[in-house]
Amino acid sequence: MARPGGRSARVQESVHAAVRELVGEVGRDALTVPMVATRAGVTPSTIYRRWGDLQQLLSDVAVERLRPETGPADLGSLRADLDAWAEQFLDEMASPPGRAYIRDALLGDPDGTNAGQCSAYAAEQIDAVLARAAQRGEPVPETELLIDRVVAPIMYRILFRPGRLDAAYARELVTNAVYAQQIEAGARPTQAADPWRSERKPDN
Amino acid sequence: MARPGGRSARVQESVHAAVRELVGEVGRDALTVPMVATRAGVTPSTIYRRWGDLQQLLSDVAVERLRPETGPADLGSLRADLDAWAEQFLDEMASPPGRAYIRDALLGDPDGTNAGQCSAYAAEQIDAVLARAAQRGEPVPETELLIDRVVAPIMYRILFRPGRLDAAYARELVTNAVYAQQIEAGARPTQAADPWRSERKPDN
DNA sequence: GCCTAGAAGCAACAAAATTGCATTAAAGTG
DNA sequence: CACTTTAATGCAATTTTGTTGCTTCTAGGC
Repeated sequence: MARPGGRSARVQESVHAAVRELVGEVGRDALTVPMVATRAGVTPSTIYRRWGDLQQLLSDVAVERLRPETGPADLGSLRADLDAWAEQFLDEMASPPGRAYIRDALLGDPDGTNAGQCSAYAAEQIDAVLARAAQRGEPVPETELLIDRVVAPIMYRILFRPGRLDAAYARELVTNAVYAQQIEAGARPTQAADPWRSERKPDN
Repeated sequence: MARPGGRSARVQESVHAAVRELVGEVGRDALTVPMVATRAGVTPSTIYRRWGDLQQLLSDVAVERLRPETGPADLGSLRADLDAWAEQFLDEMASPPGRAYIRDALLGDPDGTNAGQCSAYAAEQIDAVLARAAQRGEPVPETELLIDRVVAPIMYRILFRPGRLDAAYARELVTNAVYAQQIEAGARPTQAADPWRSERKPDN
């Protein structure tokens, strides 16, 4: 956007607000561009020119809502921080509105920019947790490992499998990722007895 | 579909064929329902009534093309079979047409049926590999573990991260999953030295 | 305080989606 | 095998959405 201030900004905010309101009122499926335009006090052509179509507009709104509002909590240890973060992540993403936002973000995203942004949000949060743990002197796994082992399975299930997901599953994934990291560090952990066995089937 | 034979079946096949042809000729973005209807020798209202809109029609076609045409190859060992399957899976899914089909399948899928079908295809293939290995007497990991460790990371990267993916990454994921399974079986493997360390960043 | 150019408004137009009604042809029934 | 039933399609009129050329407005640069 070459002109981020003033009227353009007001229009953008007004349109986004209209989308959020109308999604709540009439539902996503009944949403149309003219409807959004009317509510936002804007002509439809403005929306078509700026966003292209409804999907890209929804994608825009979705990415904004998927941005984490706060940094991950500091609970004093890597394991506790990761557990808490993963649980919250799963909670938010697996909730009906979360699922809808994820779908919308992927949907109207020809070049993958918005999807990449979502991934970046998760990576930033994980990085923050890991950086804190490193500063405490704890051995830390790589961000990529956590994305592959924790984020990816959660997102895969949300997108491709109908079943429910609960906090226990998130903790399990974290356990396995941390376990892997401990092996990498050379110490076979003794506390967690056989975390592998319990990678569970979805409930459906 | 309460009436799967005769004319309905012909219309469905004709419409699917029209979509496949036209996607190749004019590209997915230029595709419209009336265009498909004309090519298929059908009135647009038929398509609207049966599929709802273009997205759901594309989703239908995409799922059909994502169905594996052949069972996984038998190369004589679990590891070889999994490697080969994962490489092929990644290849097909990460290719431009594969990515397009995945997106389409997810896109026009209000209730998640089509996405679930995609997941089921992968699970079936993995099950076949595992069943064969079990019959050979090899210790086998659970299907769920392989989905979380191999399928999910691949799909996550395809959907959310722009970078390239290559066969080596697929093998790495298999290595880690099998390694996990070996630990579960009680034998700390000696061959694979530290597979964890190499979980790599995408190229982008 | 002027220019300039990107962004929005407006209106006419083109294309698409929706819908009621008539028609066709699978599938069920005796 | 005729007959009935009814889902599915065809057709056409209508509504709604999407597109485009042109004008007007206004934020940002001088």
